[in-house]
Amino acid sequence: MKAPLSLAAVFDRLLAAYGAQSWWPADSAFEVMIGAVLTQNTAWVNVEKALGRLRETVAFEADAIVALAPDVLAAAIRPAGYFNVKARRLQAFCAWLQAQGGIEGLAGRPTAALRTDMLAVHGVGPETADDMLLYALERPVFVVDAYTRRAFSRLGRISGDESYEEIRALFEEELPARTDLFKEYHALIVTHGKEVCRPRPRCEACCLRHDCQHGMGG
DNA sequence: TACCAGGAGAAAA
DNA sequence: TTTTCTCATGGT
Repeated sequence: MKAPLSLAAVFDRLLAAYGAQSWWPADSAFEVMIGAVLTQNTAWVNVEKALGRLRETVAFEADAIVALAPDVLAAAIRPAGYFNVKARRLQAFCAWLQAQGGIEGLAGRPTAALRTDMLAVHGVGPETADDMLLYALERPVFVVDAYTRRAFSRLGRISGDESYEEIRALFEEELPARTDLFKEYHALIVTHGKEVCRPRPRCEACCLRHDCQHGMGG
């Protein structure tokens, strides 16, 4: 049995297979943050619909979203699913952002302390916080998601039942702490995951679940 | 029809 | 402390 690939080697293979993804698909840091909440357990195509409706409903800024009636906000983001839950989460996050003095107010704050504060906000869990830190605030934090866990479990780098923080630590310790690398790596993992790493029968011929190492191995 | 998607919080055990 | 349940639309 071959030794598991290094994380750097996996990145090289993903990049060769899919090319640069240049994420996050958003026009501003604030949009990244809103999208990070809306995409929780939700396909991105539905998030885009919700973002479009939200723009038509309210000024795309924290103050306006906080001031919006919860049911109006929920109706606007309906296509993203869990709309009542996410409306409450968006308002909690925007209120927190206001209290920080907006995105500008976050600049210069140590990443670890900022992350701890973000995790205390209702609706901001580790993946959402790390999405925001990496893609909106340019901090070298590795984002772990279901695709990461699934793919690297298949590759033998993790067992699959590690905690979020354990997997994040693995990537951050083995890779150089470069924001551009972490951005691209996570994007490639998601791209790969969407294409061939889904736990669905249609992927059987080309899926890590069945020893296919498309884009990563062989 | 059934399953899944770039999770997180609350409730139950 | 750990596990299970709930939230929900839209595409395949």
